[in-house]
Amino acid sequence: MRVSAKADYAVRAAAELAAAEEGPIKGERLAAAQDIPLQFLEHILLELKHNGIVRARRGAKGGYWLAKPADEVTVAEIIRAVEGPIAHVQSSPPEAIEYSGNAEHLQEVWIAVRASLRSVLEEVTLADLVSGELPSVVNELVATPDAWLAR
Amino acid sequence: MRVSAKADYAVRAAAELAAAEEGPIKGERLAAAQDIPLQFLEHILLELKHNGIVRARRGAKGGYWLAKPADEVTVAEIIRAVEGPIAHVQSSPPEAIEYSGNAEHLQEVWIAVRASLRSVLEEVTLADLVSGELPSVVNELVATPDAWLAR
DNA sequence: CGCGCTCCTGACCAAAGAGGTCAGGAAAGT
DNA sequence: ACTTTCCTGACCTCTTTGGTCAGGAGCGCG
Repeated sequence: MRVSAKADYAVRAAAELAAAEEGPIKGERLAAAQDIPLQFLEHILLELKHNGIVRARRGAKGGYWLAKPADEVTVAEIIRAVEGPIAHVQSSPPEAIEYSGNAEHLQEVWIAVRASLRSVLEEVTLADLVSGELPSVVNELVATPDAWLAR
Repeated sequence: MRVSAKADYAVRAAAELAAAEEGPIKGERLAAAQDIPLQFLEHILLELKHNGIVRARRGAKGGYWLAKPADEVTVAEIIRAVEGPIAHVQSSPPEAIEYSGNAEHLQEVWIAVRASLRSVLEEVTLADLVSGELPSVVNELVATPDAWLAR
């Protein structure tokens, strides 16, 4: 139930691309802006490219840019691109698991977990992220009393 | 963003304990009921014991039982006991991370992710799980159109 | 008491994942 | 031709995951 460095880096780099006014941005500049190891970031950007989130050109005026408008790219897509499916249980999707005995209803719990993750991650776009105007579902969650407390 | 086998096993074993009418239940019986490797399960039960979720006695009439009433044990507690904190990012809690530049608002997104996970996992108790009467927040999520679809 | 039952504990193990680094190749621009 | 920048695969170390194995410690019973 944790977010990997890779996913975190990927979203941050994508946010940086979303904020870019014009032209391709060099990997080096992204790495510097978000303090990410360059060579590691290049692998991540390549995965984003293979998943159709980012495009790239090499050479002198080369670099990376978003393949789609920033308000059409969700955080969920980016995480899936680098981490694979969200909220798998034992490496299988929750809808494929069969529970027996007293754990039968556990499947519904995992389905709800995934749905609740999606309700956040599918809603937030890169445009939201850079503008700071997050969807209301996020604002409401962030405003709940204990949201900022460790447990 | 996945649920480990350990967490899944732990919740299932705990559900089995919650459903038990009386007396200590042997590890062997739990393992059989939920089809979990016995020796692995014993390690898990030990962790649950160390976290005050389960109690145990050895010997002829020994076994495991819940340390608290089933309606006071949440799925969140169990997951924390075996997997550690929920929704950490890069091994740190989201409230401790500092983002700069265009990723500044990413912290709020991770906070919202954690809050939304909690809103499910802290609500579901073992009693809910065995009775099948899940909290309304779960039922609503499970009832949404795409909740059962892979993406 | 002795004995079997069951939990308790640490050591170990193989495979995979996390988080990178390194070296070189291939396209784009000038 | 040459520099720049992305592209790709190989490699590396450390930790985690998902277990197994061997033995010890406490409990109950005859």
